[in-house]
Amino acid sequence: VSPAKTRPASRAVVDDGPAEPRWLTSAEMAAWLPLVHLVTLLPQRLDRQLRNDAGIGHGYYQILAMLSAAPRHELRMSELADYTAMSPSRLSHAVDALEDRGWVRRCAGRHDARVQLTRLTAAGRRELERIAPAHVAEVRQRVFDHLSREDIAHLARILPRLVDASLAT
Amino acid sequence: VSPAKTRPASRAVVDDGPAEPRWLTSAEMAAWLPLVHLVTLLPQRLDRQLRNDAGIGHGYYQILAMLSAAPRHELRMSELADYTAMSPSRLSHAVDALEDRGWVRRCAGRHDARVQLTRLTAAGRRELERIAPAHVAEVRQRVFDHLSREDIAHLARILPRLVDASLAT
DNA sequence: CAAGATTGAATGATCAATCTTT
DNA sequence: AAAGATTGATCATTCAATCTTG
Repeated sequence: VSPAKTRPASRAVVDDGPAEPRWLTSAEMAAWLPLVHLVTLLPQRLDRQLRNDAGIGHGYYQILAMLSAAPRHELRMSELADYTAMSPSRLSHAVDALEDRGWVRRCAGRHDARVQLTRLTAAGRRELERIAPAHVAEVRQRVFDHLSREDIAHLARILPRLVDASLAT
Repeated sequence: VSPAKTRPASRAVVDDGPAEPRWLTSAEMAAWLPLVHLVTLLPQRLDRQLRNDAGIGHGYYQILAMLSAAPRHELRMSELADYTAMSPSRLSHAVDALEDRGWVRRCAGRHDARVQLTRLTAAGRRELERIAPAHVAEVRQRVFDHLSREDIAHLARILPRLVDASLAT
């Protein structure tokens, strides 16, 4: 994360400039490096399996899954964006693509004309049921097969805090 | 991750088909959902800060940082791909872009004509030193400010295992 | 033929600007 | 003016194919 230093950042006695940044400690690096690799590799692997099996990436899968779990199989765009951690723009493009495939359909909100509802179609539901088993198997093989119950509990305690922190702005 | 079920997947007594997949338990879901959000949001946030400050994403930053830490400030493409968890193709494109900016330069390997070395230029080094403080501050604010020493130790123990698991194939 | 690396085409994501409704 | 959502342009990433050297 930090550039290799040329010489110790010795400063004049009177120092108005910015303080030397607090670089990561070696204990922090021991968590940071694998975390960076994980956030790079895991989405890649999930995408690849789904793309081979279903022709869609993990983001698109999440949309189908969230709709499937929702009452009436429909959600507002803003809710979907929240649940999938996607930006409004990304979600809008993604729903376009899923609509082209016939797996979701947009319809206008009933109370507020600004909101758009996205509903899972019957074909979308069938597609999800078709591809879900292979996906959950992949998730098991990539992630949970390598974690003890304690590990899982640790992650369930730690990760939500990081998400809330990363979510800020 | 799983589709909402219509009816219990009751099967005939004689069952040749694939077994009902082992869906995630609620304890697993409590780790999985924030993990998915984290791998979506964290790269996004890191990218945004770096892009605003330096005009490059986090992947490009990693290349500069890895080169800066290497002996002679140079690495083979395959090593760089390993250290940054990038595919050879992605790395090649990224090095193109960094070369255009004048921050790295390619040169042929000395022993094996197949290998390409990428070296950090003086301008690249200066740029890295310029942008590193703001980046490390971002990493602290987004991640480490929210973790106890114990949390960090847990992650340093758990995450490498997940990376090795995700890295397989 | 395998290893190391690159290329171009196609897809996906991001940003800024925009539109409509409240 | 703010909330909800979309659009189009630009850039990044992926995949498959390719090229060169060992």
